[in-house]
Parts: sequence; C-alpha cells; structure tokens
Amino acid sequence: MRMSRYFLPTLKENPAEAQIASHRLMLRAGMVRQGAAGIYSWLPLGLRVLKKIEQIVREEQDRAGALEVLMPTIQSADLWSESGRYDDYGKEMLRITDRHGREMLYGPTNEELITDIFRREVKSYRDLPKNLYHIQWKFRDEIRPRFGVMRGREFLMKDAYSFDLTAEDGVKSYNAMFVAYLRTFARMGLTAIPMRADTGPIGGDLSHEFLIIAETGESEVFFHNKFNDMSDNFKVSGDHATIVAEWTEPYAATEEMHDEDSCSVAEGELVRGRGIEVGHIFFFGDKYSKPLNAVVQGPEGPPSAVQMGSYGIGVSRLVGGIIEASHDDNGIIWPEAVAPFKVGLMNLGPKKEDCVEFCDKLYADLEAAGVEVLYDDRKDGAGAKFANMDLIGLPWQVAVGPRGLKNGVVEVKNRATGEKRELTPEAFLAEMAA
RNA sequence: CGGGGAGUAGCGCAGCCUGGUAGCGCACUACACUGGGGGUGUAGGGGCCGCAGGUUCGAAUCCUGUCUCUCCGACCA
Repeated sequence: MRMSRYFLPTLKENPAEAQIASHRLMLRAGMVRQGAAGIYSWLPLGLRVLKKIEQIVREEQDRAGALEVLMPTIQSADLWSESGRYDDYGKEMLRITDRHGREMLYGPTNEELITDIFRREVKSYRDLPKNLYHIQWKFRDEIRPRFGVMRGREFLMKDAYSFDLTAEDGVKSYNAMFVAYLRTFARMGLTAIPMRADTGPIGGDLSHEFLIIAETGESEVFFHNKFNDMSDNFKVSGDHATIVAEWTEPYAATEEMHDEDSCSVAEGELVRGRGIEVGHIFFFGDKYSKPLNAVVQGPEGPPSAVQMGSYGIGVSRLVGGIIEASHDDNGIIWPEAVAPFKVGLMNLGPKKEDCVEFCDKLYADLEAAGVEVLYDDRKDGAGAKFANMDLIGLPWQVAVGPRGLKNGVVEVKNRATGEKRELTPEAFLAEMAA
C-alpha cells in the first residue's frame, strides 16, 4: 500500500482524552476515532489489526473443532425473560423498543440465543458434542467506559458455546477450549496466564480467566515465575487434560482470588505484576439449558438438560492489550502475527528520480513476493517518515536513501530490537519473503 | 450512580475573573529553500466560542437550564 493513497491520519500530539498508552497510540497512529463514549470507528490501519486478531482466533477455534455461526446483534427480550436474566442484567443492557412496541435489546452476550438455536434443532445425544461460536459486536452500557477500546461499550468478542450430554464430557469441551486459548494468545506473541476465576453473573463452577501481563494492566496479579518460561518457550503436547493440568498447576491468581496465607510459592519465585483480562471461559452445566429446556434424549431413554460451557475472547480489547504489552516511547511495537503490515518502506529521497525508481521497484517486488508492505512514498522529510514509522510500529522498517543507494544497499531496522543492518535489496527481499 | 475537571479551527491550548474587532502552536494550502530522526522562510485558508434561553446598547466572557466528553470510586470481555 502506498501511503500517498492510504488513509492514515496520524497525530503528532497526544489527544487530551487519552490517558493510557494504548488509547493514546491508537488515536495517534490513526487506528481508531471515537464516535461516542466507549464507541469507536475503526480506520484502515486499526481494522487490519482487528482482522488479523480475529483471524487467529477463528483459526484456533476451527482447529479445536468449534463451528462458526453468526448471530444478530439485536435480540428479542422474550428469551431473556425466559432465562430470568432480563431483569437480572440491569442497566448494563441496552434496551430498545421497536416500532410495534416490542422490547428488544442489543446483545451483551449470547447464551440465551445460542441455547434457543440449539434446543430447536438438537434432540438426540447422538448429535453431541457440539461447539458453536461467533465473532460479533456486543454492547454493554458500562457505567464508565475508559481506556479506549480496552473498555468500550461496544466491543468485538468471540464467544463460543459448548453442548455435551454429561458433565464429564462438558469438562472435555472446556479443556479443548482452554488449550485453544493457550495457542491463540501464544500466536499473538502474548504471555497469557490462565487464572482460576470467579464465575460472576454467568454462573457455574469451573472458570478461568486469561490475563496478559502488561505494566498498565487493570488488576494486580500474582503468579509463579514458571509461567514466564512456559510462555517464552511455548509448547503444548499431550492430551487436553494433561495440558490443562500443566498450565493450572503453578500458582496464579488475580487480586480478588489471591490469598497471601494459602499461597505456597516461595518469595523469590512469586511474580507480582499487572494483567489485562483478554479471555474468560466457563463451564456452567445446566444453568441455561434447564430454564430454557434444552434437552436431548440420552442413550438410556429419558431426556436430560445438556451440559454447557461458554468461552469468550475480547477481540477488540486485544488490540489495546497487545499495545499495552508492546510499545515504547516512540510508538507501537507490533508482534509480527498481528502487525497491520510486515514492512514499512521509506523513500528518503522522494525528489531524486533514481531513488524513486529504486523504491518503486522494491515495493513492487515485495508485493509480488506476497509481503505486506506500507510504502511511504510521500514527499515529507526523512525525520517525519522515521517518526511516523516508529509510531505505527511495523515490525520491519527499510529506509532507502541516496546515501545507501550509492553502495547499492538499504538500511533495515527491526522495530522491536532497534537493530539496524545494511543489506542488498535482494538479500532483504529474500529475508522478508521467507 | 457519587465526587472532581472540561467543552473556543482537524489536534493541543490561551482569552472568561474585570463584557467592546476571536487568538497562539501544530496540522492544512501555495511557493521557495532544505532533505538520514517530526527542518526554514514568505504568503494564505479555515470558527453558529457545545446547545437553548436570559441580562445588556453590546455576551466566548455574566446568569439559568441542558447536552456531551473526561478523571477518581463501585461494576465488567
């Protein structure tokens, strides 16, 4: 993509309303713009990141055997009355009345709707297990939205729902999702630690939150330093139960769940940090299937309510979360897997014909090799280009100027490490295409 | 929802107390110079001073109401 044709409204100064790094950087890097409190428009650069994260989530859900569906954002209040949550959910739920006076709502979650879909169609244990998910916008009318997309009112969430005949099978489905989550966050270059969690309003008795570690995290967390190692050398093998056991064995707790007295981790091994919740999984048995009468015929005859779990990932929150975990004073540092572009190509001699030609060719070659590249072909000064490129945080920067051109080399910088090397364009191309 | 702060150009802000031609920096446009870390100069464009009402000869400024944004707390993917 040529920057001269792109829509990338970057800001030199910090917008007054943005307090934390990710919010500030997302506004400055031209990723999002606020519409109303906690509601954002996604501009091209931000949308690319959102889509990448969404796709990783999708691939890992598919790999785990979940099936993608798409449920609407607007739901009828009837179902929620049936489950009893229409009154319980309170003011967080955005309620809407249609022209006929029917009560509707903008879905904050989808347990009721998915259970309804399931119960209409599935009557036999032979059709189990099933796990259905979708990636859809949700709305929760937070009392106080803040931190940009990290706690917006409208947010993109992946939510999956598992259906099993027995609690034992239900736990298997839970474990499969647990492992899928580990893989998902690892692919995004995050250290995500599963922590035993309170089940809150969703209910149930088995639940884990996944938190990514970042200095600016919202809640204080305590965990065994083994996790750093497990995350750095991420590998999962064996059956799901074994993996889950492995990842739940070391101590890890959020502020609310942490108890100094019962915490047996040695002082030197306990890490005290801050975390951002990016995923939450629950196994809640028949909490919704019973009131909503989602039953299947069992092998022995009598029908029984299905055993369910639900599994959320905050997709839009992850965009902010990743930035919180990965940035410096100059801007964002994207992990390659979610970077909007892999390479940022800068023409430092935009008025020199040979330099333009050289850059145009390198750009075309990169594109032809399937490398995602953002090409700064504008007539700005070099300083502005460097600063802008650091701000938007593409993993690889390649500067082409008259200086290097004389020797037939380009200067390549790794955004994360700051390491700079001079390479021939051929060598650079080969490295990027690999 | 309780307690603070703020709405003036795309962004960051001054002006308000003490009413009288709406300003500054960045960004934007044109031209020239510059050209490896947000460069320099000259000349420009851009405002229902959040909205409504009131006081006044006259309101960005004073008064009343209202909407919005934001920070701290309780709640949440």
